[in-house]
This record gives sequence, C-alpha cells and structure tokens, in this order.
Amino acid sequence: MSSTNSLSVDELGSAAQRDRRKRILDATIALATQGGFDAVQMRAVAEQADVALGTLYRYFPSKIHLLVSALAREFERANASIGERPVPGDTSSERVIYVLRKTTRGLQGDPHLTEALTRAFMFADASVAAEIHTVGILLTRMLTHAMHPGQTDLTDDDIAIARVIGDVWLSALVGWVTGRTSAAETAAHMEKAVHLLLRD
Amino acid sequence: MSSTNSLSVDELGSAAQRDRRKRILDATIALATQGGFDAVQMRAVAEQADVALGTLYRYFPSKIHLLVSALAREFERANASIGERPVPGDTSSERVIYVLRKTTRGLQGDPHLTEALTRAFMFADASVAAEIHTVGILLTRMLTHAMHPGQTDLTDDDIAIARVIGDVWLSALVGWVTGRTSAAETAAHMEKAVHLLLRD
DNA sequence: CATGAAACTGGAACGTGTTCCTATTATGGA
DNA sequence: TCCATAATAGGAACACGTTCCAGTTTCATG
Repeated sequence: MSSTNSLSVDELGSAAQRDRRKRILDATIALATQGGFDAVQMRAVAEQADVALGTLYRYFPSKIHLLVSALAREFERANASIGERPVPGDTSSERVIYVLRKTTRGLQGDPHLTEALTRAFMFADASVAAEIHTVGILLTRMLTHAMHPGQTDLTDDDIAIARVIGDVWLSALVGWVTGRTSAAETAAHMEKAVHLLLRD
Repeated sequence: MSSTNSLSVDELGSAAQRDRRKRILDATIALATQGGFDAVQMRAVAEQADVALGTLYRYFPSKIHLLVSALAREFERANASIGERPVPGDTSSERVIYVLRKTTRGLQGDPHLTEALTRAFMFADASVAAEIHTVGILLTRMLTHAMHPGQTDLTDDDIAIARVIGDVWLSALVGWVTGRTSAAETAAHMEKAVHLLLRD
C-alpha cells in the first residue's frame, strides 16, 4: 500500500527517487540475469545501483520484495508488448497455447533471471501480497484475453479456467527452474492442461 | 540416491543411525509445528534431537533436504491411513473433492507445519529431486485412486488430470500458507478446478 | 583383544540477509 | 536565504545456514 513500493509505474516521489528506484531494479535484473537468485546479493545490488545498503532497504524492505517488484515491472513490460498485436489462432486453446509458448520461451531464454524471479514469487509471504496480486491479475488478464479476444464480460468459468492454467504454469515453471523437469516436459504438460480445460 | 537419505522407511544403517534419523525428523516436525519455517533452525534441531550440528548435516545436507524429508515421511503416513478405507462418493469429482478436503483440513489444522513443509517444497532445487519425486508420486497416486478406485490401468488423460489437480492444489496451498488467500477461497478454487476437469 | 576407519561431539568461523547508528547531504517551507 | 526535517552514505553488528576442524567414541575386522 505504500507509495514507494507501488507497482504501477513510478508514480510518486522526486525525480531523484524515481531514478534511484529505477537504478536499483535495473541492478537487480542485471545481477539476476547473470547468476540467478543467489547472485542477487543485497550488498551487490546496492553497490551496482550506487546506493547505500540502508537506502536499498528503505526502498525495498527485503530481498523478496525487491525481486517480486522487479518481476512485476518486467511482467508489465511483457504484458504491454503482447497487448499490441492480436493473438493468432482459431480456437481458444490455440491462442492460449500460443501465448504460453511465447511467454515460456521468453523466460527460458533467460534461465537465471527466471529462476530468481520464480523463486522470489514462491517464497513471498503476506507482506508482498500487493505485488503478488498485481502479477496474478496481469497473468489472468493475459490468459482471458487470449481465450476471448476483445471481450470484456467474462463468465466465472472463464476466470476459473484462466486461474487453473496459471496454476499449472506456475507449477511447471517451478519444476523447470529447480531443474526437476525439462523445457519440453514443461511445455507438454502445460499444453495438455489447456486441452483438458478448453475442449474446442 | 544415498541410502542415508532414502525416503522409504529407514532401510539401511544401524539401529543407532535409524534412531538418530528419527529423532532428527521428530525434532524438525516439532519445531515446524510450533513456529513454522523460521523456527526450524539447524542449531535448534540439532539440540532438540540431541545431536551435534555436524551430525545433523551428515544426515541431511541442508535445511531444505531436512524439511522435504520430513514432508515425505508425513505424507507416507497420511497416504497409508487414507488407503485403508474406500473413498466415499458416487462420482470421480465427489471422491476427489472428498480426499482434497480431508487432506487440506488436516494441513490447515497445523498451519505452521504446513507452512514450513510447503515452503521447503517450493524452494527445493534439483538436488532434492528424488524426495520431491516421491511426494509427487504419492500425491498423483492418491488422486488417481480417488478418481478410479481399485483400478490399476490408467489412461494418460487420467494421469494428466491428476497432475493438473496436484498443481492447483500446490498453488492454492502456497497462496494459503503465505497468507494471500483464506482457507475458504483455497477450498472453493480447488473444487472449481476439479469440476472443470472432471465433468461427471 | 587390538587396530584402523568411520561416525560423532563441541565449537569456531564464514557468508549473506537484515538491522542499527552516526555523520552528512538534499529538500521544502517560513 | 535559513532552518527543520527527511533522506542518504558508510559501515558496524547481529542472526542463521553452512563449512570446517581437532579430539573422542563407536564399530567392524583380523
């Protein structure tokens, strides 16, 4: 609820504050991309963002908040770029699978970053609920948009299906980032789930 | 793969080793039940199990291994007690929901323990794959058994559906233990997913 | 029983997330 | 412009997971 930690684009604060926040998130993404969750060390983030450790903690109260906020920012970017073009595919399942494949491919191209963000997401507790909720909303919107392009009034079933697909996606992602399943297995399992839920 | 960390009931080693292993897991469960993930501190586990810290690490190479092993033991116990009686219900979905409700209720009766075990499960990396896989097998078996009691030859769809339900269950559990969703929401979402997947 | 290997104990030590404190610097209103 | 307040820098300190080590005990084997 605090404005400092809000997800929507840097809304409040001075230009200097917005700049610091951006530098911190950029450093986070850079370190996560290089070495994953373990490489995102608070001292390293602070140094790379040219900020004192205490200041880092003033902007983000924990490593988890930091990573989930970074995730939310990346997610908003990805979501915006997907919304530009209409989703190709003749049926709901084709379109959903298209979106999932595209997103998953993007994530798998940056395995360390994905590992860091997924780990943080799964480890987050109630104090990160706001950020988590934002990500959940974006994900559900992305999926329902693929299911029913341009449609605004969705049934409860549509939303429930989107949430189930999101759950499967998350589980698959966790399995993949923790090295328990291959990329191919991950994709196959997700697509199977989509077909089971959307029979068209 | 090491015999010491095997999941199936204390198979190898001397009686003293089996006893130490049991004491350690008992201490883990006790501490987790009291205070959750954070309360399971390696020094505290060692002290309560009356074992040196180095010995604890000889039996379980990390806190995550320790907690996931504890989870597997609890899961085997629960699974055994469920297998005793036939599952009530006239349809697949009724039976699956019965099993989910019962299991979830059990977990929610021990919120701290559930939080500790779920957190560990979600944080586990590839080095814990064996233990994780065991839990996954047990869960899938539990669900397919509820779907088709006594049946041994299952279709690919049956297994896929069970896995999807397992994914939803896990996501719901994570949401609940991290304080993002209430018990009622958790249950409702799971049951909705079951109905979407098993339309009978 | 004697002996060498393996396991165990007790505790020091290290790394990283987190907290805290003091001195310094930016900021915004009178 | 000047002042009060907040924000930041720099860094010490603490907690807990993890590693490591020296000395002791247990245990299997000849």
